[in-house]
Amino acid sequence: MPASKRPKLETVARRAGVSLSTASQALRGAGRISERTRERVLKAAGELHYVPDSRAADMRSGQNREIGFVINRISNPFNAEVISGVSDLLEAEGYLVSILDARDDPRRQQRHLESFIRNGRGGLLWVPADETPSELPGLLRAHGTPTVTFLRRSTAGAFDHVGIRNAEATQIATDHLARLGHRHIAYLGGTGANQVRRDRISGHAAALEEHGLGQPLVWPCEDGRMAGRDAMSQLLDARPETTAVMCNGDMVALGACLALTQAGLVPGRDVSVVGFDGIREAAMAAPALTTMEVSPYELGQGLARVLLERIRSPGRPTAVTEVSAKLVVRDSTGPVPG
Amino acid sequence: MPASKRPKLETVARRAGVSLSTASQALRGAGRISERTRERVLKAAGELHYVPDSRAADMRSGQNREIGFVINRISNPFNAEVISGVSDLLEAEGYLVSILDARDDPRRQQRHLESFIRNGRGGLLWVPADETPSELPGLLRAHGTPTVTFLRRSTAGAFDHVGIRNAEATQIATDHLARLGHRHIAYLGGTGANQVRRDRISGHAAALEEHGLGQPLVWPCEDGRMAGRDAMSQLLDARPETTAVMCNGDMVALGACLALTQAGLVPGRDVSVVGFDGIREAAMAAPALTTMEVSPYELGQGLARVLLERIRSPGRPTAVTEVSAKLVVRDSTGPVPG
DNA sequence: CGACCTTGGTAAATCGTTGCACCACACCCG
DNA sequence: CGGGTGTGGTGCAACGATTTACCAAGGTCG
Repeated sequence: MPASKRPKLETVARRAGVSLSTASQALRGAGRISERTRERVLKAAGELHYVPDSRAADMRSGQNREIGFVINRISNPFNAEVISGVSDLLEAEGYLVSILDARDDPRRQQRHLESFIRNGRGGLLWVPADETPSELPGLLRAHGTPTVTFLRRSTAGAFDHVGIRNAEATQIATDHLARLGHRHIAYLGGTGANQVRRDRISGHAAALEEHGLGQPLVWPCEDGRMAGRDAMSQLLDARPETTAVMCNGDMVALGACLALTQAGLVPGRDVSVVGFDGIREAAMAAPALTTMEVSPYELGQGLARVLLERIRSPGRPTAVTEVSAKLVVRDSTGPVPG
Repeated sequence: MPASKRPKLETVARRAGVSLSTASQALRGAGRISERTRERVLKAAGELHYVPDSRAADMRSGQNREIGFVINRISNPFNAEVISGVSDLLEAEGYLVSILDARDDPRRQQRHLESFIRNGRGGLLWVPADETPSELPGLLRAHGTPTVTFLRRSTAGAFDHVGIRNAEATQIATDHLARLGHRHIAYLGGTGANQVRRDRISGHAAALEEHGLGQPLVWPCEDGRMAGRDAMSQLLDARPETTAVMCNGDMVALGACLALTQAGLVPGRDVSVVGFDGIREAAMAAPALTTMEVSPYELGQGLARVLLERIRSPGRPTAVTEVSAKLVVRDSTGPVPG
């Protein structure tokens, strides 16, 4: 079979001996078509492996059931769980989710968003990169694309937003540590000046202050287990008095536990570690991780629901949804030693 | 701004005071348009936030520079690294890669592929799910979609394929273990009867036989660190004589090392562990993992190159590219104890 | 029996681009 | 001055579907 050409509706119609419009209606179950001809059309379509070209269809009908998810990093397990939640809900509603990985690069993000607009997708979920050029939100709005930002906000008020109450969460977590008697608590993880991290650090600082523990000690590192491990072992060297760390994510926290274990220390006994995210592995690790759980899968479903509502009623004002993280105490935190 | 409608080429043309075709050509830099009008058109387009609708453009021109990557699981770090390689190369050529996560579910895969065809994407990279209905390849071929399968083959000869010499790799790895004196070697990881795993087990078996070590002991488990850990600790209980494991992937191997450590054993001294994939974390872990390295990033680039060639010359016969994995000896393997 | 409805189907306009044929104009040259 | 040759631009027919308005035939009913 030499590079066979794509079958089109016309071919199907001819084979079934009907007109184009009849074929179209028969395939979609719309209009008034008798059962007999409908079956004939379906049969013809099946034999030809016909699949409608939705570029043409969408263009005419103004519909598009494909959702783009522009995300900062797919390799992050938290994101992977969010994606699962998003996809499951949207697929159940007849949409399809395709993922565009910006890998935290503003240029890649720009390309992805533009291509997204070009292809006239039906809706957009977007984790804005840290340095997002300010014209992008305007571009999206000019095209009337149903858009929901996730985790990081872009221009305030421009889009619906689903995020986490970051300051509240780290405050609760840090308070938990302080109540256990810890007086030397560090903040581990994250880089740069993104909003999420700023909020988390400020919540952390607020709790420290409340307990009279002075200024926060912030120890930045990339996201990821190995980065967390390396940062933690540096921290142990530089600040041996530290007995607790609040981490910017579960992967960093798991890395921190690893560093402790390798240094012959026991997480939760010698040094307490709190994570953030609530990924599945956090519960299964040894020791099981105390973390600020946001239930990424459910969060993804919530995100998808917001997008669906935006698609269904494009007119209404944008809304901000913030979910609280829940402190789940497991084995990686305990009373201050000695 | 109430649900602003998308600006179209006609709007731009009118604003610049030129015809549709002039505007189109000016924007694309095609045809013969004077520099002066070109600039006027560009200016008008900018002011209107115009972005061409590539559904219409592609339909007319028969082009599409969007590539779909239907993958089994994005949460797998190996896959994430492959995706990076694929994207970097294709983006440099002006393509855009969108990822569809089938999560090893044949139904989801089916939906994704169909939607892929519907949207007339420019090319397809595909890791077929284990139980792929046999009509799918036919469907893809009937539509003349440039397709390259990855890792797992679908119907032989139907598409270009890029894969790994699995049997060779596990044979080399198992041979390495046998030469270190190990006589009780287990195969850890994978589930079901997919081709890749079968090949790996057969290579493993071949090496065992060569060294007179009898039949393979296969211990299945899901892919992932925690699954690997649990499987390994079960294996330690059930077959305490085991001194080496060949793993179906680096994540499983890292999990196995974890189980050993937790049992008070030292990977590479008490029990040797070999991974498969060569993900970045394998090199950074402690102990650093001995693995059959396939350089996922470069593999992704190779995969992308094959697709590009297929797109450029659709006529030529399909080809199978198989890359060899390289044994990288690190600290997780060592001579048999005692 | 003629008006009216219902059923099943068709022709034509339309979506937003691109590619092609063609045109108007100016210029140069034998 | 007629004819070739550029230059810059325009009009129109595609691309492959959907949607709308309309039509033909057959049945019903006052």
